Amino acid sequence: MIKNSEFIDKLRSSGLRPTKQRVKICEVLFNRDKTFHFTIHDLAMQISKQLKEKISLATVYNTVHAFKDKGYLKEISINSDKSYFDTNISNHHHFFDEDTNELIDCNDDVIEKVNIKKNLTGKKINSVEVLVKVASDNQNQN
Amino acid sequence: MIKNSEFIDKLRSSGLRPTKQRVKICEVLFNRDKTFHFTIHDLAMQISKQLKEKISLATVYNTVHAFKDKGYLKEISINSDKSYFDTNISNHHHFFDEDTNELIDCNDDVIEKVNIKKNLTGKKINSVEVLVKVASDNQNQN
DNA sequence: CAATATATTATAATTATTCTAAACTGTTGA
DNA sequence: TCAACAGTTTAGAATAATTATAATATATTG
Repeated sequence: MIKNSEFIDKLRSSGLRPTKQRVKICEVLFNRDKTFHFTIHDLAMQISKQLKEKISLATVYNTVHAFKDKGYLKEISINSDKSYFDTNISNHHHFFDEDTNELIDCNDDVIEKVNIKKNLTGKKINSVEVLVKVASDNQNQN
Repeated sequence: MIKNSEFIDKLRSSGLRPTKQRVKICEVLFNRDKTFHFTIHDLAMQISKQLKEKISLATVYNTVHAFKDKGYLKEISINSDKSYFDTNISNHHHFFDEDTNELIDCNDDVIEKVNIKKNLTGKKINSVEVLVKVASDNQNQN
């Protein structure tokens, strides 16, 4: 059980005042054993399941984006109509199950470090992400 | 200069009748020296630049998706509000320039083959894509 | 060329996301 | 205590990408 003070620190360091809505969002995001992969829609659903009143979507978007900008959440690149986020902010890669639209972390023993041997001049590398798309073996591929 | 018959073959093998709109889309897509990275919006712009009449967006979407399903185009995963496509359908990876929103192919000498050492049970790997996000060196990162 | 099947198109519908403006809250300081 | 202010929340409007619809037009087949 993570303490509220930790959430308040996260909020303040992201430039946000710790309001009750935002603390609730933190609970749903960070009070977990395992990595949480989610879309804004998923997150809003979980919040409204746990809460009597609804938190406005605008607040959810704003808070998630502040955390992303601060680096407390990672945004994952997937061909999709939606944005996916990940509470695991360490350097890691993903499987994407096209049958279920589920995102699964790759452990270190699955993919070795990807070595970028050349970069574009004058640019710095912000991220290197590997996405492995999988689907049922007995099914037509995408 | 690629012949029209080639476009017609591509269309037919994708299950599409070769209408003049679709042949025009093929010209813009495939009559090129270099790989073409584009969004539907980019493509529609180029078509209307080259053509007196406008081709309906619905036709552009339908045709591009038929080519994607057939494997004549690749869809690229980028965090974005838009879908990006690539006329280079070989196995390769990408840089994404966050300053310009431009997609650049990685040559083989930039990234070595990514080895996936374990897969999820009962699933087959459909694709392995590396996306390297870069930005100006003297700029705050995403 | 006629009959049929399929395409094209403009427009409406849908969905994710962002914007906006009004109402609300919490804090500060007289 | 309470007035003033800065920052928040919220519902709903606005935007943008994409998909669906249904009437009209075109391609194909015999």
